[in-house]
Amino acid sequence: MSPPPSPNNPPAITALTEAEARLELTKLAKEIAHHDHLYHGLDAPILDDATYDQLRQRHQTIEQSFPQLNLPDSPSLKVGAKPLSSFHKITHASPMLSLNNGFDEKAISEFLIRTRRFLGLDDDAQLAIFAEPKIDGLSASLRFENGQLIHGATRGDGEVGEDISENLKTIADIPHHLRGNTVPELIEIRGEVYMERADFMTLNATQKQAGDKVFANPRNAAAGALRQLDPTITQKRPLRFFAYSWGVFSGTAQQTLGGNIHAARHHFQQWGFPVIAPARLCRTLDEIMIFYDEISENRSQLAFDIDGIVYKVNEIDLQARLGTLARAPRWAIAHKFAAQKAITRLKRIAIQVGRTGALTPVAHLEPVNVGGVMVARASLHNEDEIMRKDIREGDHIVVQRAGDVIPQIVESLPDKRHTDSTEFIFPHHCPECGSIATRREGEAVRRCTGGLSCPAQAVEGLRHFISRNAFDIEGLGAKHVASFWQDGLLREPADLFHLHQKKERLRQREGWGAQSVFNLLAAIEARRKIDLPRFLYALGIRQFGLESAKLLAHHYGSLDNIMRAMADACDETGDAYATLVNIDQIGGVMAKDLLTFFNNPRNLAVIDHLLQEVEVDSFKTEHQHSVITGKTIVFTGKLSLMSRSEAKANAERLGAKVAGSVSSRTDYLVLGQDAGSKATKARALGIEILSEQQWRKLCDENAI
DNA sequence: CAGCCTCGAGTTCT
DNA sequence: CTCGAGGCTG
Repeated sequence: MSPPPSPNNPPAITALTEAEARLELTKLAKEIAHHDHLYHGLDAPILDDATYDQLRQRHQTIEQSFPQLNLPDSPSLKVGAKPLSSFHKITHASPMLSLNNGFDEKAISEFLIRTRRFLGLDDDAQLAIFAEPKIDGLSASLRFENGQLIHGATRGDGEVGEDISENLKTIADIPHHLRGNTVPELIEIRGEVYMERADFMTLNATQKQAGDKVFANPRNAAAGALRQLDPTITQKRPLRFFAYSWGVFSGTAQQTLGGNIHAARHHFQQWGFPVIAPARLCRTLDEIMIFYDEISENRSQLAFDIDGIVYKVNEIDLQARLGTLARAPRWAIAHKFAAQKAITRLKRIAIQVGRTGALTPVAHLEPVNVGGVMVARASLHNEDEIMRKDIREGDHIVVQRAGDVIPQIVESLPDKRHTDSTEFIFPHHCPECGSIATRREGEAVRRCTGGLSCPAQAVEGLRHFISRNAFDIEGLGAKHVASFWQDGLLREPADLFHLHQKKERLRQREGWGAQSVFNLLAAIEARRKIDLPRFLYALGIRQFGLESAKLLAHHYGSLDNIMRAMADACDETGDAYATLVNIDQIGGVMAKDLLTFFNNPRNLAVIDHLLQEVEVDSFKTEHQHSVITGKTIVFTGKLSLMSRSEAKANAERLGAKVAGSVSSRTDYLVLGQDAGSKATKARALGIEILSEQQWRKLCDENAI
């Protein structure tokens, strides 16, 4: 059914003249900015999400129909002006990890070998592996206390998700009370929200008839349904749920879950959850591969989309021994199916210049649909990649989306090539500033040597400066930074803090209303005080991301200390170099890049100008005074009582320095299992050696 | 010196 | 998300 005509129904876009389109775009942009402000700044939105989305959609459609009207303040350029939803945040009691991926039998075989070795088993020892399909949906975590559903959350970044309890409660597969007589006091159920293919088709047919948005695939449809602020809409969408894992729980793994995945699934079912079928307990690589082949052959007969098979070590106590890495557990791997591919023509290869001067070739493609999304560009990474794959302008190429997200070029199809086709010649000069672009020995990237004189590097540097982990200034997108730079409004970071003197000039710019100027200046003013790690990160020193910036902040405490220490030789000879290299996680390459940065007068001027505008907080280290304050400690071997990072954090909290290698300046060596050369060296140097237990005792005695 | 791990720096599209 | 590089371990 098409909507009845009414004054609210805007004219068809095809009927618009260019002038009308320009007028409406400007009007819509203003309106959207206004609602963004109400929502964001005042936390008082007057539009519901659907209406707001309609505004943005109309804007986008017109923009696409009139690409020549490239208005600078387009809301489509603003990143996250308004969040997609206004759900509350929920911190997961235990993080929701992702999985390592493998694409072939070899990767799976290596996973099994790695796992057995870690557990000290023979390579041919049996190891129970639980295999089940990986549903292409969205993961969710459900917290139950005394059997009652307390809340449910999205995965988010793995640490913090969004509270979508009300939406999850509309899903029939999710019980509000756990059933049966084995219900624990506390458990977080982890599982996948998805839509069956048949339901998805029906939904899309209905949407199309009603003139509503048609979804690209079941996953997107499920995502859209979960994001609804109004649960009655979610309720009308045919969502399903499978339980496949857990977060925190009370009692032991044996009592609560039965000690292994196979048993845990029985508990899930008793409590009222569906679990994924087919699934199988396998004991060897052969059994695993048989299961994989069966599933991939019959993939189309399953009611839902899957993107691979997940293999997990079945026994929970083995999982605990294997532990987790930063992002994924050691005890599981996802065996992914080959990604969807498409063929299209590569129109041309453009060269982009990044913040560090890196010249990155980007393929501009005839837009092509890959797994439901139109792809027009793909990175070619570097010069060697183009050579290796023999990719030329005008070629027909195969494109896929890696991990179903980032487009990448798989191969070129030279058979379809014209006879006059020539190899792509990678430029040896920067396309932006003309400087020579060189490659360091052994490195894959070619870099522009123009430094801050190169407009591209200068602009990218400024973008980095205002990015989320740096000064985090909203309301200034990439295009704006470039045009401000062009017009001389913004040449170096300190200029941001002069913008308030140029309010009139800003307001005269096309697309900048009083409101957007006000918002921008407010965001800038809010950043006149900043913590040390962010400040260091914002400077964009090679090799120093947020993590390494934190290391420096921890070690030196204040910007003053850093600046003073860095006024030193840039090579291995100086004291500063020795101090830096002694910091755990900082090595020779990083130390040199840091010293080089702080000995460049141009960089020092940038910092000097900035410091006239902003105040950098010293780093608050809550050092306890203890017997190890000021001492240098080295850990070696595998620690069994706590993780390495935990041990390190503990030591630092007690005021000790943690170093990576043993030297005459080391005070204590803490010995874990299978320690090697460090212990020998420490004994030779007569350094005091502590067992892990002794170390733990020392920490406890000095505990806060 | 190889293998493992983490981080930084590059990327797309919604 | 992926790649490459840097750092640590043995």
